[in-house]
Amino acid sequence: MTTPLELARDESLNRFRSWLRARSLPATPQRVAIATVVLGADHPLSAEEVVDALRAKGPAPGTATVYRTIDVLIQCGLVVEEDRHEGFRRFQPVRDDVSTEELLCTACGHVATLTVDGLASDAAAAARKAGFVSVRHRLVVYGMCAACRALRESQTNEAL
Amino acid sequence: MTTPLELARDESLNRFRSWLRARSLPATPQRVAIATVVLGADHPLSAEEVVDALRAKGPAPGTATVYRTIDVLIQCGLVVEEDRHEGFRRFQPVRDDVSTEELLCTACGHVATLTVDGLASDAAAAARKAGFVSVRHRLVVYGMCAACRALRESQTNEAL
DNA sequence: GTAATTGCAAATTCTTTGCACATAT
DNA sequence: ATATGTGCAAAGAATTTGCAATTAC
Repeated sequence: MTTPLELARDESLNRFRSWLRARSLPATPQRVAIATVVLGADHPLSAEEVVDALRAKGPAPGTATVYRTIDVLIQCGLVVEEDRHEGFRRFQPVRDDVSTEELLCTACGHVATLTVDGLASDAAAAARKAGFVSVRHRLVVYGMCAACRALRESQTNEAL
Repeated sequence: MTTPLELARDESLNRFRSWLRARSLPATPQRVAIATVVLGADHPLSAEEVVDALRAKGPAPGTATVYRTIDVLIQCGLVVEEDRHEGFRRFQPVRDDVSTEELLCTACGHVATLTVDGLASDAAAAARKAGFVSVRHRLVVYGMCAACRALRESQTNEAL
């Protein structure tokens, strides 16, 4: 069986190969292995997670090679960085459907998902005006969650 | 004269002092100096930039103290982190008006500003449904700019 | 055959931490 | 007075880089 995720991954993988070929760059086994993991992930992976996933299947490329290959994937537009303030970066495959919209409580760091209706098309329209073709977006709304607001009030009537 | 920026900074500074006082934490000169720089900035500063700004005015607190104070400012909700993939973090004062909306070309890294009409209020409404009070938002739309699309076509008809 | 990549370990860079001393409340 | 903060230097962690050996084209 072939899942939709695998289909998307394989299409991206083909694009990657083509991109390399067009530049006469070698499609080494390491590159293909790394790309397979990163492009087939259902959530943004850290470099370490990529290495671990590779190790689970036998001899794996080194960390340096993982970083170098991810750089290539970013350059060819198949991957984007994502930062969750964890002290390291995550790398997410670019697919049309992987936009994220989230709420972040600035007091406690809690993250909740959010849906702003029509944002994808509004953003795409605005991007088009600037000559861009948009693929996905990431929205973070900063604020304060209900729990932290309650806490704030119970503590002092003077503080923030 | 007092600029609007200075007014906003001073209001934030007062909130900071109150927040500290409410917790019986000392408002040391270092904390006040650091907060003055960070809260009065018109763009997100890196830790190093904060130190440099302080040094320009005489003896300055050390880097460790800058990081520690920024942590406090984040905890009290007056500052948020921002990541521009530069290899270090930036810190931005939280004001109602400092939302950002931008376009990022995944091929060349070029950043352009964008405006999605009504996003602030749409986001606020969606946040409210989740029990949040939103303060600001950050939208990044990933895509490919006109120049990179042209380049792509001229290179190969096979590549990405 | 040749230009590009890999692997390893050392180097870099940002950020955090430990601890003796100083200080705000 | 005492809890808390500060400075300094050392530690930590993620990422990058140099270079000899290897490999895809």
